[in-house]
Amino acid sequence: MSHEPVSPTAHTASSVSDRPVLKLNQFLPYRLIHLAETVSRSFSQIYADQYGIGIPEWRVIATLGEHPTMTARDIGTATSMHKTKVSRAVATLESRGYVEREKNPDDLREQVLKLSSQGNAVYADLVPRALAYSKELEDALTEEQSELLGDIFGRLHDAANAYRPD
Amino acid sequence: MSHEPVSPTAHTASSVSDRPVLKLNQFLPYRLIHLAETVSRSFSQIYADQYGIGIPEWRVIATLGEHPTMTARDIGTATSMHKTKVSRAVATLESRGYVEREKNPDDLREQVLKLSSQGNAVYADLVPRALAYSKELEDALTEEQSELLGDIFGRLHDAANAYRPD
DNA sequence: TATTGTTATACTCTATAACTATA
DNA sequence: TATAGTTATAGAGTATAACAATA
Repeated sequence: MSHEPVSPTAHTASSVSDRPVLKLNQFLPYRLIHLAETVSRSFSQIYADQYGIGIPEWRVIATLGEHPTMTARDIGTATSMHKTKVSRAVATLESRGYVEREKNPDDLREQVLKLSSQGNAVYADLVPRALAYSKELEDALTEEQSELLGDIFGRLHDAANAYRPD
Repeated sequence: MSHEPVSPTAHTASSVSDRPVLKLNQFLPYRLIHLAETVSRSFSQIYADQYGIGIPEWRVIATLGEHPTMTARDIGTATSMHKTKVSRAVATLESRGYVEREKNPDDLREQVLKLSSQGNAVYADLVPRALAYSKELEDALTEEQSELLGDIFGRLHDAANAYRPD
């Protein structure tokens, strides 16, 4: 199952009726979105049960692990999350004791965020498991496929962003 | 931007500290989920404003367009949607006049669903635009990438489904 | 006036379970 | 007892705008 080609054959112009047909399970956007739902669900097992956090919180932890001090605005830029989503994720993480905040003396509107020592421990626990998860997905691909994947994602992302309806 | 490799280089074991680092914007699950969010948002422009429906409703229309008579259960199987989600999508579509239902005389628990003539008109309007959208994404890829995509999705989907945390 | 970040509001979506009716 | 489908409930997530503080 499921190893069918995407849209080159996703439609078949019937020679009998002119009714256009779209085969949903070979249709690129459907397959992509459905795949992402499946990955999101299985990946969240890594952090959801154990730490009681969701995707936005995981992204904040991952971003602060990579760039140890950032403002909420920086995190929004880095993760494409809206400032309200970042604000709530940070509030959740602070209430769990994983993130600390400190006003920037040079601009009191801003606060510098960083992982607490507990947050660093969570990061240290999560990263190897996250990488192992990702590796399991990649290992399902051929070497050729694996090498192309980053470029494919980049091109699809740019194309989706560029799309404007007729 | 954004044409970076995925996880082969998504982590770098620092030689200075042993702190593992995960680069979020090169991390496969993040890139996949983020891409799908972008595609989902741009693709939904095709049907959301004009017909006031969401993804579940679009999937029901696409499924009934492909297989003209199905039960709600069949649609759930075909689209991996829970029966409550199918039930509500069908109710929405019926209230809009796009779907008709009829009890199956051989098993009165079931109802046979089909697109109304108005629903068929919506389908006929949406399918070419959906295919054009998909083509725009594919055209951003090289021929080699485009040919591999279906197999890649299938392999990733199977791997994500098979994943069990340690 | 513009920006950082929070809060309020209303809305959508989702998951679960409980339910009806049929088998 | 099991299945098709609906409804209830509560919780999670989302978008928008309004807001306070600061620049």
